[in-house]
Amino acid sequence: MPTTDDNRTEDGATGAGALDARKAAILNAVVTEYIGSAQPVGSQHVVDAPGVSVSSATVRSDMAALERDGYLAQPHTSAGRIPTDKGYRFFVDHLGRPGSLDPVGRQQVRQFFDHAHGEIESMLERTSGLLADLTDCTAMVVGPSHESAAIRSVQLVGLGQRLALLVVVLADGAVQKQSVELPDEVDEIRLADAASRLAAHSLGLPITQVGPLVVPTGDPKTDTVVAIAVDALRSLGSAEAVDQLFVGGSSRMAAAFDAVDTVRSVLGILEQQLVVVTLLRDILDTGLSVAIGTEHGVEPLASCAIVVMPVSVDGVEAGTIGLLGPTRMNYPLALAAARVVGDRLGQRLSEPSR
Amino acid sequence: MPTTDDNRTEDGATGAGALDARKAAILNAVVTEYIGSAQPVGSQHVVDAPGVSVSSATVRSDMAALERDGYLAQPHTSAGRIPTDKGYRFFVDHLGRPGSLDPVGRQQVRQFFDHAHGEIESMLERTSGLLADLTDCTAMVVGPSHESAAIRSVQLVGLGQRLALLVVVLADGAVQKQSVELPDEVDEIRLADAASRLAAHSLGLPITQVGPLVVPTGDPKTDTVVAIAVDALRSLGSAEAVDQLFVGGSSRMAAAFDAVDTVRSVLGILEQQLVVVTLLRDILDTGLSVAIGTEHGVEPLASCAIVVMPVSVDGVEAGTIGLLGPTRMNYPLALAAARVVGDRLGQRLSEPSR
DNA sequence: GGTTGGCACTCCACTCTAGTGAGTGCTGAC
DNA sequence: GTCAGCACTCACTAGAGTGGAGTGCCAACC
Repeated sequence: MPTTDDNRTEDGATGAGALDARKAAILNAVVTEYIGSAQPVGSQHVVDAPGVSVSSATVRSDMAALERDGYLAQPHTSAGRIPTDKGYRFFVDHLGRPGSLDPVGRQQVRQFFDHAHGEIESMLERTSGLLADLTDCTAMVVGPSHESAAIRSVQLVGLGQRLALLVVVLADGAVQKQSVELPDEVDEIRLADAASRLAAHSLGLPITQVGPLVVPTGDPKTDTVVAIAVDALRSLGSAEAVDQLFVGGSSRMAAAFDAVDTVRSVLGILEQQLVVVTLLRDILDTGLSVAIGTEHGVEPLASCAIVVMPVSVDGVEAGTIGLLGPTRMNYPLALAAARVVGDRLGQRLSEPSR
Repeated sequence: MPTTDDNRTEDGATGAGALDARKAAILNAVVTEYIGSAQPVGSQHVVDAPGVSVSSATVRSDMAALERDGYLAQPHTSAGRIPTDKGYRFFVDHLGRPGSLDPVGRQQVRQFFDHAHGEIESMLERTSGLLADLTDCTAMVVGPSHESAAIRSVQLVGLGQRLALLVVVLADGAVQKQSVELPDEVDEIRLADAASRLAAHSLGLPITQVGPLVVPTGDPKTDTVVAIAVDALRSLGSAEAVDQLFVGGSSRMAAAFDAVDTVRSVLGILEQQLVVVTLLRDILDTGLSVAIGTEHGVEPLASCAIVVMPVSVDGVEAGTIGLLGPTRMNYPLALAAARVVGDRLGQRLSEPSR
């Protein structure tokens, strides 16, 4: 750029994205204070920050440079500086010490997992509440995908004249069901017979890999039932097998913004399970753990940041944790909370005894 | 009250809660316009309303009387009138024609239920979205209670070394599960054996009425498994058997209020499943179908109104629909939508084929 | 007696005008 | 490169003035 006089301190110096030590300190101070106060930060507020032992005039000149380089912005002339998305990005990547939960929070987490009980779904639900409490953000928890879990049990339960329920238990403890309509009244014996044939065909396979069944057994009535049940089973695996999403603390979004419109559109996004799950997956796939502002493509969330953390059980990825807040969210805290809770959750899910 | 000169038009005249025909028309006009505009309504805006063929001066005098009687309020002197909770109440009870969905909405409902598919949970979830779309309110749908549904099937599926899953299928198609920890490794045969003893003990009973099992069969190992499983089964019935709640369109609350605080506290309530379910139940139990302002006891919802509608399947109550909006919500529309959707949902759930 | 037009009054919402203060950019000296 | 000093900018606030929507009251009317 021609406006930048002689880029004496910028990128080229010590490597890509590097910043003068003092400029980094100033940026750090601005971001930190802005996260706390949500007010534009002036040069005077920064002089006492560690690593910045210069006068406010010098700070001002550095801030001007930081603004030229896109790390800071001014809401208007003669106002303090606000971090840009790029500024937050630098903060997250190079500044902001690892961060850890405060003792109170750690205590909360410990207590939560010590007393955690119930089935996985309700635990994930409550986990989202815990995360929201810890971080004051909206928390999203995506449950483990059952795509690769093997079928442990298949059962057909008669419910009425011509209605039966297909109940499938997977190795990871998930239960899926699908009601099936039968062409004729079918007695329990035949139903059990069909179920055992179904089991022989599908037991041990992941639900997505159950193939169509062709070989008939002679009894046409049983064959029909089996055929219908196989179809139902396969439809379970193929269709909208969207991972389950739990959103906690969505009310915190209302506190984060004072523009009601923003709140509305953000909440609107949160209502769309598919969008949220895809979004979290996309962010993870790009290898990020934080997406700031417009870095993810979802336009209504432009003033938000998202922290994601995979949850792994015995080494394999089994879910995702997401934290949604304004771009001026407390990144170190959010990252620490996501990490701690993610780890503990992974441990918990891998314990045989729950 | 001494201020009321001679209560010539009030309650006493034609029965409890009755209002002069013209006053009723005026109240009607004020409520209707305020619902639309959210602005205080002046006397001039009312003179053209049907049933009010008098001058604005007369309207003013009537409005003053309505205010004395608590139906209207003024934000400040020299401002128009706003309905009070009592005013809304009168509107809902005596004014506001039955109301019906517009053709577009009716079409939407028809289409929705024609294409409705999938299991009950996902259908209820999507129903909440439909209701929110129709009414621009936040919709709450409480699924049928499984308290009285008889157990159709009980199964124990081994999951790991010492872990099994208890899977219970109820007559209404609901599936509940509970993982159980076993003291020892137990083979499939013994597990099946235990399950069949469990079935003999509980089949046909509602889950809440399964009693403790005492009679031993001689084989101590199987006995232990059965005992553990019975406990698990009973805990399923007793504990937090909270009806499932689906909330749709919570983002609409953000549009309804311009005070972010209100939005926040209302959303906070919506996050508490138990509170919401209890609230809806309480309102139904008092025989109301609309609760306005402080009529229900939940303080953070003081500026909200709730429309409730039971959903009955084959005559028995099987769920609840709730609509939450600001007190100035469109009551006729909300009531109509809740009724129509409730009816169709009830029908849908009673059809054997889904 | 209820209804009405007229009138004085109220008070919000808006505009305009300083005045204030936090903050900036620039400059010349060290 | 750093810094003190200085002029400048501009949001924010308070106060005054104004317009308008709306009211309450009253005397007159049917």
